[in-house]
Amino acid sequence: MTRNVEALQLFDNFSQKIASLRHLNSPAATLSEAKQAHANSLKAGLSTQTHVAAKILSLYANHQCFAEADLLLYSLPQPDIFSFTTLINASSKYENFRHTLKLFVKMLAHRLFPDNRILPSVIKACAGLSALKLGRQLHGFGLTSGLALDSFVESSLVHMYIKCNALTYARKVFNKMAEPDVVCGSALASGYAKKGDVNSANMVFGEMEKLGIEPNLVSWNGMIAGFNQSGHFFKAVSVFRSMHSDGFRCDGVSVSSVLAAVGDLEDIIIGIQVHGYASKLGLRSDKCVVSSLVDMYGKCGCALETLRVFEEMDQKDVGTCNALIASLSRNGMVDDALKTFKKYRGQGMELNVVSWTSMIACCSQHGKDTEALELFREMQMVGVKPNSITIPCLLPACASIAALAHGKAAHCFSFKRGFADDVFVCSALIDMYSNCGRIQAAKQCFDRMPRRNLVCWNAMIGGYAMHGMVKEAINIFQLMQSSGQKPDFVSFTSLLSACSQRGLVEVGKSYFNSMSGDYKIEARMEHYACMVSLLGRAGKLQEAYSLVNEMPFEPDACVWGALLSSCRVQHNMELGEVAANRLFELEPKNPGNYVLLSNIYAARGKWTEVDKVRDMMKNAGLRKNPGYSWIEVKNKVHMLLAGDKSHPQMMQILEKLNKLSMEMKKAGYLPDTDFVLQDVEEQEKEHILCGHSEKLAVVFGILNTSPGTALTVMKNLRICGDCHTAIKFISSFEKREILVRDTNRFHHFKDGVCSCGELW
DNA sequence: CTAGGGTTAG
Repeated sequence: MTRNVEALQLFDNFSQKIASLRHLNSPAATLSEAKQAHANSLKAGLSTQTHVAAKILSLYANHQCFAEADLLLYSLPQPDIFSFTTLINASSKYENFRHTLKLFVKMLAHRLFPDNRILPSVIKACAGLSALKLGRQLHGFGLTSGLALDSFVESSLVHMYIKCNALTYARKVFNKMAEPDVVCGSALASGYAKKGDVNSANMVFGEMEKLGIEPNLVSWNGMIAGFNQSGHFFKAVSVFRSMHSDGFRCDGVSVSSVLAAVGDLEDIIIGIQVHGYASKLGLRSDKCVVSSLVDMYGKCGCALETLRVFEEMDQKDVGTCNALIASLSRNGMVDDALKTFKKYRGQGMELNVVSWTSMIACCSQHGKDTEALELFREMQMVGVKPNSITIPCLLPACASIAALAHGKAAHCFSFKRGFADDVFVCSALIDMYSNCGRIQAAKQCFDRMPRRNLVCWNAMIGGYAMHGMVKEAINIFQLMQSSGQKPDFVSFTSLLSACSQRGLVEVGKSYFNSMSGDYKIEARMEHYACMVSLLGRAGKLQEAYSLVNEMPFEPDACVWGALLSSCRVQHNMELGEVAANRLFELEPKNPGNYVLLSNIYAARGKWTEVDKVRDMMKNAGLRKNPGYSWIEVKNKVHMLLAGDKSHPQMMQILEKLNKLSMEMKKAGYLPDTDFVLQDVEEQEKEHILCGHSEKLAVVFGILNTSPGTALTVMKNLRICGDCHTAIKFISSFEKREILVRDTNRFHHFKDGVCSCGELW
């Protein structure tokens, strides 16, 4: 009797234990159920039983709880291949590639050997980490270990080799396959397409047909996506067409890829057709399709259509929002982009790196520099990690307001995150450092780059050009060619502008001629503008004017502006009038043109003409320009400097200056004429008269307190390296409590000055 | 249990 009771109790206990583990067999178990099962198995003393442990591990793996899984795995006295397989496959599936490899090494340490069921995941991890060496080792192991590699392993090998840019190896794997299948063939074909090898991609597709392998939906989609990613947009569209004519019904994947290509082709007609087709197929709720539709319309300049497509979607998704922000930004609708961003942020949408990066890019591309910096700070505060794309979006904002400290911080950040060698990051860093007056730091970035593309070389040439270091610019230009990189029109623009700054007429001319002669690069507007400036500044105004007349296309405001500036330097009234009159037609609302002409008149003592220009400005509706009154001051100051101080009109001028000063005070511009005049006298007279507009700008910048002008002045100061004036400039801000309302901006100015101070 | 295809930021 007692024995029966005992037996019953034992049985009862046992069934309870089994019952407590019931979740193990339910693949849909929640995480807490999995943990419960684990706890129960520990209590029951069953946790180290191989089959129980394997079950729990698989539950953890499905919930991506790799830390918990590891603890359990390592607690097993003798983990088996199934436990490892479960975890390795799961961690690879969820792209936890480093973890995958770690587990794999652990597995080998337990003297467990990999088989066909585990190799694909490990090889996929190699692909994800671009670990070609390890991938090849695994391939070698597979071939020598006596395993008959199956098509799963082979297709993962093809994929891995393509990811690692080893296309010949990928091809070899495919060629040696006993039974080539559709998965491997498609992987290879789309790999070639992704790398831009159109012929090989088509060839593999053809071979598949010969081998009797019917391409499926994934094969077609791989081709479309591949061609889109390698920039063969037209090819992507034509594959989409042949897919259709082959009677294949496309899906959301095909449509989103082809729409991306259509957007880059800016072919709105095809775009509308695909849009209609997608609607007919009922793909309106496919997030990627809607995103690429929004993007496509944005690239085609149809901002309204973009909004319509977006609004039609019932459930807004982050990706779609991102596409909308980019689309609005592309069409110059900065405020709407910001509004969208804020709206969905306020609604609690989980914004990701792309959202933040798009918004930062939008701000820095449209002159909202401090906003870009602020967004960068905020994104980190809310825990979104910037990536290697965020940095090059942010850096132009740092460069534009000389926020060297922020730029340096972004540089350090890139180091920490391991993308300081990225070509995009480096080019932007070179640009930022050059802009902040740190040409040496720019050069250091450039020197330590492991790989360079055209943009990097151009950034460095541009940096030297900006600093007037023509010898160095030419040196880089030559290095670039000996490294096998062909220059483009941007390289020549920088070279020509450097020559123009240094007055190297002959060198500049020879580059201009060899550009079209030797390099077969057609001269663009900016090249002509540089040449006009080069000739004009050197006093060859007639030659410059002939060049303008001989241009193969209609000169734009930049070209005429270069001529007018040269005329101002040379005090050439006649040609100056010609250029100015063209400019008044082309850009009647640009006050700079009027200022330049009146400067020429002032330097020649033609005061009636100066007044006429002033009237023209009034007629052009430029009266309300905040800097307007200062033009008067500017001209008189110029006159003071140009003429001798016993000028008969001197008393009148001073009187007028004082009167203007009063007017400005009334208007709230806080001018200080005495300060200005003193400052001007301290400057080297000939520098100002020889057209060093930068220094002049400094002086006039002190007068004009509008933030816009102040920004320009700061930029010029940095480029001149005139620390002395910079500090004076900034202290005058502080002294006169200018811009105190805009404290952010103010601090960035200070930052700019610090960078000047450190350098000079 | 394991392999091939998607959009949005430079």
